[in-house]
Amino acid sequence: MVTQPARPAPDTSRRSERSRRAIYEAALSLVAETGYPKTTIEGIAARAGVGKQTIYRWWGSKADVLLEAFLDLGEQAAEAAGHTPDPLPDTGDLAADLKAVLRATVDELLDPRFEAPARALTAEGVVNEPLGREFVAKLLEPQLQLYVDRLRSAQRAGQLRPGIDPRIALELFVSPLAQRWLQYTGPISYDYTDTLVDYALYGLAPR
Amino acid sequence: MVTQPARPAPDTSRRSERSRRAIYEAALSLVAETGYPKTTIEGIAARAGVGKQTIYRWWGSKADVLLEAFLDLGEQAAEAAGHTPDPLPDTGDLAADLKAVLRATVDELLDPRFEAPARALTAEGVVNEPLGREFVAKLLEPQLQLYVDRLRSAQRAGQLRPGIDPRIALELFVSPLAQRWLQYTGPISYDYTDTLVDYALYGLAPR
Amino acid sequence: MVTQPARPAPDTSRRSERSRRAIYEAALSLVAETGYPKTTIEGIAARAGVGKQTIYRWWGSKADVLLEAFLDLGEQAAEAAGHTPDPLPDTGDLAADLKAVLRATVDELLDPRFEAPARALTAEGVVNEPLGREFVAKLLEPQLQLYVDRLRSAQRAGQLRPGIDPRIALELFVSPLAQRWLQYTGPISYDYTDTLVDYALYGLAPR
Amino acid sequence: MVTQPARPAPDTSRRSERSRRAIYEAALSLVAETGYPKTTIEGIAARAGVGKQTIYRWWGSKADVLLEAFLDLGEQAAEAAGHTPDPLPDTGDLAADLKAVLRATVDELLDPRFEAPARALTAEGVVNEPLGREFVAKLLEPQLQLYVDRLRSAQRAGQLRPGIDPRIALELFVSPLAQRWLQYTGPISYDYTDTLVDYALYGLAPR
DNA sequence: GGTTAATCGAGACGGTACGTCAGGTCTTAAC
DNA sequence: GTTAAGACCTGACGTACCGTCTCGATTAACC
Repeated sequence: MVTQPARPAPDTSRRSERSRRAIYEAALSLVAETGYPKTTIEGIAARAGVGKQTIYRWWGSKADVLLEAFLDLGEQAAEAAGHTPDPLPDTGDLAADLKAVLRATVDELLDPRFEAPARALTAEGVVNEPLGREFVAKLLEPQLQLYVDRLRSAQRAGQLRPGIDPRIALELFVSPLAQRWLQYTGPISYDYTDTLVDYALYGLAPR
Repeated sequence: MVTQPARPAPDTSRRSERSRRAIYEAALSLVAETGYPKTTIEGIAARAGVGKQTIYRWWGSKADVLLEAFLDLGEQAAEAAGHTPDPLPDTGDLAADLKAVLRATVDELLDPRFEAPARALTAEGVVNEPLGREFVAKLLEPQLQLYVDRLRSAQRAGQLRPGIDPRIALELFVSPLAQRWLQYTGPISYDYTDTLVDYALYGLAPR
Repeated sequence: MVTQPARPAPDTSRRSERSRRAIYEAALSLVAETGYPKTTIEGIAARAGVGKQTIYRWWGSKADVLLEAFLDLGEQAAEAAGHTPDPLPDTGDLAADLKAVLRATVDELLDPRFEAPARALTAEGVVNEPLGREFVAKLLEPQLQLYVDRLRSAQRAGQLRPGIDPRIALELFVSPLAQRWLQYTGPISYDYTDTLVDYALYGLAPR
Repeated sequence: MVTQPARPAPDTSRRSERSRRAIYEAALSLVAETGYPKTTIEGIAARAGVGKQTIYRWWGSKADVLLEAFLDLGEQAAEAAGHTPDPLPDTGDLAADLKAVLRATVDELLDPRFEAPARALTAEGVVNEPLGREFVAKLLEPQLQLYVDRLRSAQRAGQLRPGIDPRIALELFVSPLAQRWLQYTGPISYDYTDTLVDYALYGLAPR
């Protein structure tokens, strides 16, 4: 939890599942429609057909609500897709596997249903450290771990120099994509991510 | 300009320089002290000893004020340091030069006077595309251009493969640092940036 | 009601009686102390220890607030004095009765607690017809009706010409006093009101 | 003058007659169109094509401007009509003369060009004693003096009891009309004013 | 007729209050 | 005991005017 309410924790067992779901949906749709700053707790409560207090009872802030709603969105997607986050593909060809995964990421980043809340939460996290850390821990880091796993496998297969730290290595192609998406520092395309993988694997200096 | 006020543009020649400076200082100090969301236009006006309307006359939003204040901060620093943004060092050793510059960047990112407004503006830009683009165009891109210049020079010197696109290449070491700083995805240190340069220049795959 | 707010009427049953009373008192005291134009809604809210919105929720304007406060003042006085507005005295001597009542009115007009809000509301009503009409209907006309009743009684007793319209007749002594008070067209005294009654009852022309 | 500005009196000889007239017209038309409270000094200046300071240089308040504008209106009307305020007609029949004059007053009170500023100034005067007194001294009292003169003439002709004070007597028919107009306490008509004259001259009590 | 000083139109300035919106707390009635 | 509803106090929003001030540019009085 980002915010630990000091008040006596309400009784979770009596919580209305109906309200919880309605709040998630209201929060996500409002952020998508009007943007994060114009999304208000009152607005979420109204659209969800819920009293304001019901939100304040269970969450500490607008950011908290949205974070949980977004996590829930991911869990629902995972459930639909077979419940466990799939590991990265491992065909033996590291470059090809990375390019494929990054191309999928490009698609996701440009999906409007994903983009609005993801941007909103990232922005909030930049300026609100606890939320930022929670966002990373619950959402980003698990994803990055999949890259770490794939890179380690590549290391065992001799496709990656043994001394390389996979946690840092992955940033060479993930972070540039993230920055372009977040900060509008450049266009995002399959070509671009393919190039990133090539540069990162084979280096910039002449061989 | 991020915001084009529809009303007839006020007369710039009669603008109070005193007020402008006071507003910059108030905005920067308030953001540093209380954070961006708790910084209000009323607060800036009060601390600057200025009427609210004087802010609304010249800027369209809190973000606009802070962006200009931050740009001004940079210009003042540049002026103090001899007026032109220095090109990156070019000792002939590309790796060493990049490591030195990134170490300096690390220092800057951790300087509290810089950090608060930079985070605030970046966060706002993530969620507010016009402002984000202006932030990049006026602040980030000029910095990145220096890397492009240095990398081209390295290309001419045969220290960089000829086919490499410098604008993409620089992201291999700049973006990871940016992401760690922005999203708290990992610690920032000289070691880390040195490693980034090594990985990027010599690649991850066995040579 | 002077102002019918278009928005959904708030729930009267949950209204805070405490706030309502505090607002009345604040409004009356501020008008008495600083005058009507310098009395602001913000000032009333602050002195009443109330949010501005609580005022805007229940009233449409400063004038509305003051009118209700003033009506309430009258009701409270009436309650203290036995709840029904006393009819005018009827000793059988019309001239004496009218003189006595007008002398009491003179005293009231010069009472500072009454004067400030009464002037303020009258002035507002001169320029704001709906409020003026409501002021008259709720405050002035009930008072004048007492004169009508007394004059009718005098008519039955043969002390007033039968053809006389009491509603007009009463204006002969009431309006001059009102005008002197409102417009500073002349001094106000017992002598003056006594004279008015004499002139009005017995006429200006030689008998 | 209602307000004596403490600052060094500006040089009257260099005053712009053009601006003065334009300000009068702007003030009167704005009050007629939008009402006194919504009439602002900025609005008057804008419509008059005049700097705000030009108003503040010569007048102390919105009320001052309007009062002078209204006085000027009267002077212009007087000038057009032969320059001296005509005395009341004196045909020898007091009742008829008074009825005629009051009928003319009824017409004037209902003339929209006159009504808006007259109401505005009266209302302001109710709540702003100095302005009220000036309004009376410069506008109302001169008019009432004409009644005094006519009543004295009637006294000499034996049509009015000798002991009657004309200054008070006139109020018996003037004040009721004034109150009905100002406070909406009743309709205004020729019948009504005729009745007032009859009641006042011949009294209410049986003869 | 040229000089000069005050007035002029304009409008930026530091302020105050406006009326609105949302935040977060609290109370009430229904379930 | 949680819920929907919503009144409450608080405080920021962005706007409108206030009355003061500073600018050139007239413009009228005086030399």
